[in-house]
Amino acid sequence: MLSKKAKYALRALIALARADGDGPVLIADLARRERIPQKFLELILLDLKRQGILQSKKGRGGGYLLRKEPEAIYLGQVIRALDGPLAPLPCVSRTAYAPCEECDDEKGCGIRLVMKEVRDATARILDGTSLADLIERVDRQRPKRKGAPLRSSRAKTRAGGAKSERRTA
Amino acid sequence: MLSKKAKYALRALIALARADGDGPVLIADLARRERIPQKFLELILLDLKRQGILQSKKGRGGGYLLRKEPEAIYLGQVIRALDGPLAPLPCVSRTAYAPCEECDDEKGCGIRLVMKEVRDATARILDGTSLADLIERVDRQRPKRKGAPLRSSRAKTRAGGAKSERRTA
DNA sequence: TCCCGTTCCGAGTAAATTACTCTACTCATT
DNA sequence: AATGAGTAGAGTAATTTACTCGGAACGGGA
Repeated sequence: MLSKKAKYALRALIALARADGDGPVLIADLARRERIPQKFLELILLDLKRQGILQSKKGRGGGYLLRKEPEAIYLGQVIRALDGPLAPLPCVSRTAYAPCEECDDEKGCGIRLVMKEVRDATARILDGTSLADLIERVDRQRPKRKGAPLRSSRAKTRAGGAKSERRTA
Repeated sequence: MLSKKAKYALRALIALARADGDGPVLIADLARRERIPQKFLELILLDLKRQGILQSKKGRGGGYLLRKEPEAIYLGQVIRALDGPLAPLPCVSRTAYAPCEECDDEKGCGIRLVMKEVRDATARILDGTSLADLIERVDRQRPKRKGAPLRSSRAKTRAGGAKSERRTA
């Protein structure tokens, strides 16, 4: 089961991806717009920052933005960051392997065999889908306008001459 | 994440499948042999019985046995019975659908789209693998003896003339 | 330099879930 | 009727989830 935390994270990231290139987005705006409890969202964004997915800017004119392009942010990484390993059992996790204590011969464990299939299938999907893919798939079937600009508390931010200069620092 | 409950259930079912045709197996023997807390196992077996996967017999000579052949018991059913739906989100569950409250247009939800893929992949695997498949795959790669008979408290039960007459009642 | 807007951090907490245990009951067979 | 089994429901400790609170740290502008 995907936790609310991970779901909120995905929603926030999608919003940030749509606002990509428009400068930092305030936690407060994001929370209001996506109807996510603000304090909870703070935790989540911080996690995502520690994962290298987001970057932040403090003080006036600050907020959060993507650290990488939406094409390079995969759902697997996001969900692992917030919910832990994708694998249904620790003994089939590639990113967080741990032996099951009760199972003595791992090789001969049928449950493990099948769960490994499940893990692989899940990982193939989630590590193969980027934020950009997600957005594209949604927009393709329901081509809505690129959305009124996300930020609202800060009305007159300049959107920067050329789009999306992503600071690498 | 697969719960211990579901894992215990699978282990117990595998053992019962291997003992299929040898008459009822005692909870106590199953618990000891599979190193599962007995009282907990009782709950689990009862669940499986309610699901129509197991049948039981009370009194002396009683115990649990499969209600269907190992070929007809699919992992998906077992796991759903104990851990609930396979789907990572209620809104993509086929067996336990529920709309997400915050998501207004389900059709246009990208998260849902991807999670549906995950659910489908998982279900394809788990609803496509039977107890018999599981056992066969294990035995094929490590062809161990069919195991010393499971029961030990009751030494001299007659194994029934022809194998495996499964009562349909 | 001081203020203010903003993120960052540690702790705390209520509710739900998990992984069990306890006690007693019911039912079948001998 | 005694005994050997499963059946039922309540209870509970530990963990996880989904948050909240209060304030410290930092950055930029006046």
